[in-house]
Amino acid sequence: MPQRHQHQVRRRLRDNVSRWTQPRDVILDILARTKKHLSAKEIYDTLYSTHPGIGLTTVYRTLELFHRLGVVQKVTSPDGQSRYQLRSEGSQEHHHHLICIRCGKIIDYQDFAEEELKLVGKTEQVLSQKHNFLILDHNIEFLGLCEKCRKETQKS
Amino acid sequence: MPQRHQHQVRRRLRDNVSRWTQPRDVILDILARTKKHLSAKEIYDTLYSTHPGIGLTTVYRTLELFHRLGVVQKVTSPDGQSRYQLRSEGSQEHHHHLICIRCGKIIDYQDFAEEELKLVGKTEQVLSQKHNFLILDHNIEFLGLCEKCRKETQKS
DNA sequence: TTACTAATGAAAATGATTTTCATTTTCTCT
DNA sequence: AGAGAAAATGAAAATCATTTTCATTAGTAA
Repeated sequence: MPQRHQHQVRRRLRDNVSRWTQPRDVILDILARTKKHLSAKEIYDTLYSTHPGIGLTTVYRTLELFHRLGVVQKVTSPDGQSRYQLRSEGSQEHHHHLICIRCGKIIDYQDFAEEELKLVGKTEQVLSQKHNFLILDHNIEFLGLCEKCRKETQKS
Repeated sequence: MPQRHQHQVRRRLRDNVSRWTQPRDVILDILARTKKHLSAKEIYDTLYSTHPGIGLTTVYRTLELFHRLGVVQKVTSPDGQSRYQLRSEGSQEHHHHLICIRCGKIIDYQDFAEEELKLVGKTEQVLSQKHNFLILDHNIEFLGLCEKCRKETQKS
């Protein structure tokens, strides 16, 4: 993620939060430095080497905050944890996921964006009216086994 | 769900399982009597009045079994529980979900099946090769607030 | 009916997330 | 810069869904 964008995000967060704190800054930094979807625990582990004072509770609270402010995307994985990823710049990078049902690994993809957008737009409009449902987000996900887990499943 | 179909499903299960037991029969019956997605706890509560002897553990084990045999669809809801639904007859009833992020309620829809199928088929083929991923299932879901939760959110 | 062993149920364990509450830190106002 | 108010934090306990353990029960094939 370009530095510029991280600064934009930080500014946006500071403006919508009553206090900007060190934990928030550190967590944002970690999210900005990766393209992966990280679990709260993974972020905590990364943090721990440089900032052992920051607690797991704060990681959870901060992720929830960022998510509430729309800065972070939250994915509920079938392996029982939530994973978080900073939203990228602009809407052109909208993407979806391949999720491994065994280890929880998430792979992003953004093929077929055009076709998808058409289908989703139409669907969203019809469904929100038909079911009186306020649609805030959508996911397209493919579930299965990643390369590594496929091999390990064969062994056992 | 028509009786006929429930019998087909039961036969299919019996053939793939070493013993057919009362808990399995009762749980299948509950699943067959509803169109909703039920959580393990909800199924247990339903069971409890008529079969207080059946434990929650068995409900979990049975649902996992049915899911492994492809008879039950499992949805991981953002409210932290999994919900289960008997797959309906034939593939023509393939559907997707509107999920309430507040109460976990799941609404099925099956509009745009044709267009979706085209998109998903193409996507699946490309992705499984590109990422060396064994794709077993896919979900399209819209996340938001159901009518009830939308009202309650306004209050607070 | 009997014997084998899969399936069950109760209780304990696990693991992710949330809550509680006393303490610390940020930020605003002097 | 300093003081005070309130937000934010961290540690520990609580919660809650799900899984594991293990002694007991109950399908089923002979």
